Amino acid sequence: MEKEITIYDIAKDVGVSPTTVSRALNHHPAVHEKTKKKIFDAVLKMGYQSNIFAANLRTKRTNNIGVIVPRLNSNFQSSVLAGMEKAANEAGLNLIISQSLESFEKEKANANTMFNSRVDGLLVSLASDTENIDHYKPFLRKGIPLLFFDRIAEQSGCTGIVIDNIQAALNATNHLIEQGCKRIVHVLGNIKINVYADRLKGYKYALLENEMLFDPSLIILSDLNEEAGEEIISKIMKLNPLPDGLFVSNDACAASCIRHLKLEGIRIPEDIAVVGFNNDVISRLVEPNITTVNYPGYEMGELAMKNLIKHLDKPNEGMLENTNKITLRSDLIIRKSSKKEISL
Amino acid sequence: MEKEITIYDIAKDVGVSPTTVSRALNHHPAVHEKTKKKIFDAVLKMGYQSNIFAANLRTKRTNNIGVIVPRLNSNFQSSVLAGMEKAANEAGLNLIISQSLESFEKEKANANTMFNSRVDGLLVSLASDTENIDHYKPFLRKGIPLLFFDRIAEQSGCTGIVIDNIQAALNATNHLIEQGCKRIVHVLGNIKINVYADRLKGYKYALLENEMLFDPSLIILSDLNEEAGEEIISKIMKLNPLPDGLFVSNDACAASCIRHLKLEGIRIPEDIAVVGFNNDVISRLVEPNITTVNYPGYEMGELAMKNLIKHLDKPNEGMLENTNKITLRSDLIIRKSSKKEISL
DNA sequence: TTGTATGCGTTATCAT
DNA sequence: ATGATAACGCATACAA
Repeated sequence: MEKEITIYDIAKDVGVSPTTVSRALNHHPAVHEKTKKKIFDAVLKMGYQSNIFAANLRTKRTNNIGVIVPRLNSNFQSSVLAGMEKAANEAGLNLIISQSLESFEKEKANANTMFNSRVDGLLVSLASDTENIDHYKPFLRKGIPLLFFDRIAEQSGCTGIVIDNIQAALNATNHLIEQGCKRIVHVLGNIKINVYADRLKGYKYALLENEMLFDPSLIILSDLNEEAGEEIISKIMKLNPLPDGLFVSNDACAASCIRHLKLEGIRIPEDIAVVGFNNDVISRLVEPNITTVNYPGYEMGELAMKNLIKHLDKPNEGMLENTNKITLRSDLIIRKSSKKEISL
Repeated sequence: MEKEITIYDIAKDVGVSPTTVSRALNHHPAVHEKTKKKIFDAVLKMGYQSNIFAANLRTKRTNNIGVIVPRLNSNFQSSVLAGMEKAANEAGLNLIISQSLESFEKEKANANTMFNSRVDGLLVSLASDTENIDHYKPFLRKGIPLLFFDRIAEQSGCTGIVIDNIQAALNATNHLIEQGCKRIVHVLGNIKINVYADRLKGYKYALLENEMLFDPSLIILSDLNEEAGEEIISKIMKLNPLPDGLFVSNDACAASCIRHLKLEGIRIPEDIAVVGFNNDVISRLVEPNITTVNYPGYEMGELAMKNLIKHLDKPNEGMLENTNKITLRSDLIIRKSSKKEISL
């Protein structure tokens, strides 16, 4: 290992003190332009690379932001990450990313790693398995900004960024009702997650508003992946009478459902109108195109990061007193899969 | 800011020297079990958190691995990242991820950031825009392991992990020929990228093998997104005679093509047989299911990371002498979109 | 098995 | 506008 060039070497070369070099490198205003230039010339000439280890040791900051997501290889999550990366990059921050794989234990381990890595802030979307958020207490205690997104801890006193899942599901269900649907099946994921719990609420509210009865047999739990359609449809085909509407909490799964409905000879939307969720690419590519809820992942990531950054310079404060929830706009995008009244 | 607990505090509390505490914490064998236990008790009692800044400063390691990808929100790339995260996590390493957004300039900036952040190793998939890899020279000079994946720098002397794109495209094209296709259109991305250049080669080789002439008018350049189908199909419809085979370098785009072919009244696979690439979820959800090349992203990520880790403990060495290329197996998955001989 | 002394490269404080 | 000096908290060479 060759000897590293330090600010001492630069200082000696230029004929100033290390302090001045440090200041110049950090663009401190109180350094004469001339000396600054000389210093930067020497930096280039000598191939100096700042040692962030030492800098971190002094400043107690890493410029790293931690992100914990359930899965990296999810359409929605990777859009969120893309948005976060953009905002972080613009602010000169790095992103340290890890996935919980929906496991509470892994999430805890990841949170610990993040803490020990001394991230300056942490963004989290909870695992479906997660029962409490005690593992984030060290962050709160140390005043490290912590922000939840999408899958948030509702009554934790921590800020969360979400879309209004209740309203979105309400709109989706109302839309189906407007199309004349009388029996609407709702397919959703693990109800421990706020996202799905809220959508179920929205579904129920819509029924209420329209004076329709809630029928528990029309609720189907699923892991919502692209293979789940087969099982879901086999359940649906056993319902009597058959439903005439289907609201699936995820586009890939909705696409899979449509596929299997077709295999059963069911026409979409004539026999069963379908609404998905996410506005994934897939909703625009299957036949018929799927009516869906636009879930602004990229924007959510960007906003979450920008919000976190705001709190980065307030040490010891964290977000504790900032108990609010930030809700993003989402819209129902109506496409062919749900439009019964074609003649209208 | 409260005073941090250091190994000095622990040492004082237990009645040993800081050195012993340091050794105990690092599970140095030469520490008596009893003292070790006392030390760990004190650690718990006093709420000690190791200061990695100081540790890094001494060891000159961050335990951070940098990853630069063209886009985070891509199906394939996020699978790769998932695989990398798993392998890194198991090895106690963090992942710092950034995206180049296909821009050379951004990639350079990201590489610089990674270098200044002192990542212990770097994994890169090149931007389509990238013209040279001089911006990685600092890594090579310092002996920081550098590994390319998927989109690699062919003649750089750096190790790359890829699938055999030539062979995959050869197989795909041969399959179409076996189905009786005589005029096969190939849709591909920026030819500066090894991935697409190689696939074009494979396509040509297949024609050669079958004594068919290469017709440049059957090659369509595209950015391969899910909206590209419209333009591609409008080009195809102008060809005379119409082609009877279509090999698209990406499933989302293939799906979009199928959609627009159908709108034109073309039957798949009877009139035109279609093969995609990637084995994305979408290939299993559109009608007909798309024949495609399974592109093992997760495995690629895992393998790339494991390979990098191997080189982490060989300072000053890098991967310079290790000029080989690691090629992953990929298979053609035959589905309905390409099977002309249904009666067989 | 344990301890002493020192350096890692920077930034912050205080002084000039 | 610049400089001297002292931390920051740990790991390691060397000593015992």
